[in-house]
Amino acid sequence: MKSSQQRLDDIIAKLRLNKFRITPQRLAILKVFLNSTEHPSVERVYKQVRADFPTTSLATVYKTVHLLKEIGEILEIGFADGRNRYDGLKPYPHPHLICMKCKAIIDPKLSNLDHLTSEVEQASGYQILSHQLEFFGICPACQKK
Amino acid sequence: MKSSQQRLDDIIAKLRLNKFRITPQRLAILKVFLNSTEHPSVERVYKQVRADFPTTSLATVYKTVHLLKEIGEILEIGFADGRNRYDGLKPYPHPHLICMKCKAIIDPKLSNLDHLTSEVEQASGYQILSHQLEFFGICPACQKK
DNA sequence: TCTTTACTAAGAACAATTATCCTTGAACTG
DNA sequence: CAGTTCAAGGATAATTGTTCTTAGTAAAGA
Ligand SMILES: [Mn+2]
Ligand SMILES: [Mn+2]
Ligand SMILES: [Zn+2]
Ligand SMILES: [Zn+2]
Repeated sequence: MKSSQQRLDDIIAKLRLNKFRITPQRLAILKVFLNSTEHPSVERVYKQVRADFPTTSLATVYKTVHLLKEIGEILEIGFADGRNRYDGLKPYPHPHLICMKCKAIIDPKLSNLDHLTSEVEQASGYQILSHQLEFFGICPACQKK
Repeated sequence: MKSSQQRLDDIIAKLRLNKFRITPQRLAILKVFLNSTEHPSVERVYKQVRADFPTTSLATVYKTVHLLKEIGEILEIGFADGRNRYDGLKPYPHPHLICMKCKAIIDPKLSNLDHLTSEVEQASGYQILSHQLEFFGICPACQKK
């Protein structure tokens, strides 16, 4: 498991390589992603960054999220109701488990799904590029209420 | 396999039972869903209904979609970009295969996923109520271009 | 018939995201 | 270290899919 610091350095190197500027705002946003296990929303990231950089605009967060998505360093978990969430720790397709009450999102342990993908690919003739799997339910904490 | 007509009658009975009125608009919208294998969008349904009822408003379609979702007779396939699609033929969770170019959506044949659900339920302590699984790729027709 | 309630059409409101436009500052040059 | 340049940031308007509100209509019930 790569350290958070190492990961940060790698992404910075990748940004430099692609001629993207390393700005304080980008660094701040990036750090939020690399230190969040809770799959934060844009709004969440914005609030956190504002704590250190009070002038940061929401548009900048959106732009940076877009950039990080583009270079494959964060994963977008898209929801129909427009409350997208992001995973900066595992930026590749993997299942998610969502509490319908408190909106907590965790990564469930689950056996690999590659066989499913190839099963579908074989049967359909589609060339499959990615997938998204979400389970919706009630978390243990919310069940108690 | 229940006939489309039988299904329509059943849903009408269910609506009546729950004191919802059977209006021409609702019937028209319902029929579009029961005769579409292509997972239509709200906009698509709207256009189709307008052909027979030119004064129908988009809001009515949204409301009817909401109602049919509520009573469990259509399945919403939610997308983050706000282009939701619906399945009136199989109104229960099942995988979908989406072409990223032409946006075609089909139901891939795929072995049952219940074991996955219980695997996650066991390991996490969450009570799982539903799930959503999508594969994104390029359909055979679009691959040729 | 009179009353009550559900429903529809139209358009306003809403909320997340994107575009615009001007200003700023990161990175490169010498 | 300047000086230069153009990508990036800040502020805010526009967009877009969806939901809400309102006022009018039609059906059901007394
Ligand atoms: Mn995750
Ligand atoms: Mn389907
Ligand atoms: Zn919860
Ligand atoms: Zn296609």
